[in-house]
Amino acid sequence: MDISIERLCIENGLKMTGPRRVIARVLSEATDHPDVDELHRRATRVDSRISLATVYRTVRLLESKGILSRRDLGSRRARYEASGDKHHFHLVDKESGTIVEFDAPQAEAMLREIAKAQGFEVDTIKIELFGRRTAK
Amino acid sequence: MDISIERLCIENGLKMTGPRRVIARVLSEATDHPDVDELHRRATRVDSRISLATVYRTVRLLESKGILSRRDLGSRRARYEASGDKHHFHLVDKESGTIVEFDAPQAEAMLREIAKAQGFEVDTIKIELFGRRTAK
DNA sequence: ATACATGCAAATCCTTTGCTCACTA
DNA sequence: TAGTGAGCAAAGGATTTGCATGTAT
Repeated sequence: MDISIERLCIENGLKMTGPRRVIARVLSEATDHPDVDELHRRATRVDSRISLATVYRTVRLLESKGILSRRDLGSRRARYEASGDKHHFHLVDKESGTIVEFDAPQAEAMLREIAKAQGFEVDTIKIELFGRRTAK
Repeated sequence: MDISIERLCIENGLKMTGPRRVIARVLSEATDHPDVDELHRRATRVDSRISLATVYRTVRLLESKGILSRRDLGSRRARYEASGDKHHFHLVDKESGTIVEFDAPQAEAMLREIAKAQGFEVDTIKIELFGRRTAK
């Protein structure tokens, strides 16, 4: 439904080709953190001719434009999410692999302070917690 | 000077072979976050017969024993540091690639609280800040 | 029309593994 | 000596790239 990634592409002056539009939409619709293979799977459901190489090239391009963020989250494959998403941090259940997102504005502010004291201007903060569910 | 990694290996019942001892010492002496290639380079300075495969096997083994921690820090290659090191978080200068370590006990405590509220018991926290030097 | 994107297959990079021989406990 | 560990080379998985062709602007 949401076509914000596609819009961001246009705002960044990117040529909107068929494959790119499909990939942008797949990304906009994702509520999880798909890896490139999974993005390719979803994209080829819409247009089976889209190649894996194109998906790789597209996520790299969008990352360079700041539209997407790459996450590592333990596994060997890179995962992607829209940079504009609200919840930036991740809680990874080591047993099931489930990823819960959360915010921590206060912790974030503290970290920025620490960085500033070291003479750094921070543009990206990555926070990942790994553990296991106890309750619930 | 410090041989603590070697000691931890022994405490974990690991057989101390020549190559393993060299690698353990290289790790103990490292104050940075070497990748496997760099560890291999340092180890072969001591004993040129040590193979890259052995370095890979050793870091994996030590990670499984909890002696080492793997870090991703943006680049494609995994980096390692002793788990016992004081400073757990990283500030990465995107321009130079320099990594500064820091602590943030309060932020850490906050994050643990958030996780607990979600029913998680956290065992690892990764915090990485990416940015660039402004002053200094 | 021009510059850029795509598909395909081959190449690359990092890491793991199979096998045989060597060594530690 | 029994059981691992090591070295080498080959395999593997993820990602990138060269090249000829297609396409958006």
